[in-house]
Amino acid sequence: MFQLNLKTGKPIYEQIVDKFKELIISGILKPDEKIPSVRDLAKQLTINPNTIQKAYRELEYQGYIYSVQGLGSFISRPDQIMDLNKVEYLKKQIHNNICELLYMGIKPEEMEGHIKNIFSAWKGGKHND
Amino acid sequence: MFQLNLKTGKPIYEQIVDKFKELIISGILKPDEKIPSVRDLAKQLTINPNTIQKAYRELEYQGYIYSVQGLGSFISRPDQIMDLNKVEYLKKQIHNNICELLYMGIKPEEMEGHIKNIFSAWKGGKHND
DNA sequence: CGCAATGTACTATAACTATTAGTACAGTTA
DNA sequence: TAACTGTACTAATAGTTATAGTACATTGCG
Repeated sequence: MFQLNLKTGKPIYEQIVDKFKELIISGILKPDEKIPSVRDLAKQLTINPNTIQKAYRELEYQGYIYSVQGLGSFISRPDQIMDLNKVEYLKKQIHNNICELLYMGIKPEEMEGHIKNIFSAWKGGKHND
Repeated sequence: MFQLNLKTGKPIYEQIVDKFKELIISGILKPDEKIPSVRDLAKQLTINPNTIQKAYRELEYQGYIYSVQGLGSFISRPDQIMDLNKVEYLKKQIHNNICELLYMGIKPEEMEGHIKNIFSAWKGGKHND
């Protein structure tokens, strides 16, 4: 399903959370789609099932997936994720990152071009399938 | 100088690094300006000097400050920070955060408005003093 | 029903990290 | 010299991460 980088120092379960978030946000994984069972993914990545469980618990807490005993874990609908604190946090992150690049000397025109690309990629993405 | 949040789970030294980066990027701290000594800031924040030292070491490694034995630590010039890997990393972060907000249902127009504000705040900021 | 697959919860252990504490040394300024 | 600065260690404690193992409840299927 994806690769892990064990050298980065970043906890494995966080890497798994991030990878799933990317797959969900990019529209590759769609609402109500089933994701691998805790034991399957652990076998696939040759890591401990508890680590996957921790990642899935975090994803469920953040609203990205939901789990049903005996059935499995599934992608949530986008409106389950919405959270005002999170919106503010993400906006601040965007602000900080853009300002950091500008401070480092990136030209504002280059920055604006990059952002335009993000929006146009979004509009042409897998969300509207 | 600033406040710490000891409950957040985020390491103290990382919070200090982030705060300084904010102050530097926003133009509040200017190149060659002196920042508090390791011992002073530790006293001020009532934490251990080693924690400050770790933060300063990280800031120096990232190119935000430079330290001189016997003299103190000072803000670097912006061109000391530039690093291609870092630029790519920040661009990816911006991409991920924007896509996450769009996926959550934020209207693209609202998002574009928010980003416009970032740019205009930058142009009117303390960098051109 | 019986069985296998699923998620979930818990304990225990080892390795690593973060923080504090203390000491020591080297360079700079007055 | 004295007082300040950064820097480099060691040690101890607390918390986090990852692995290992066990157990239980729910679901779907033959």
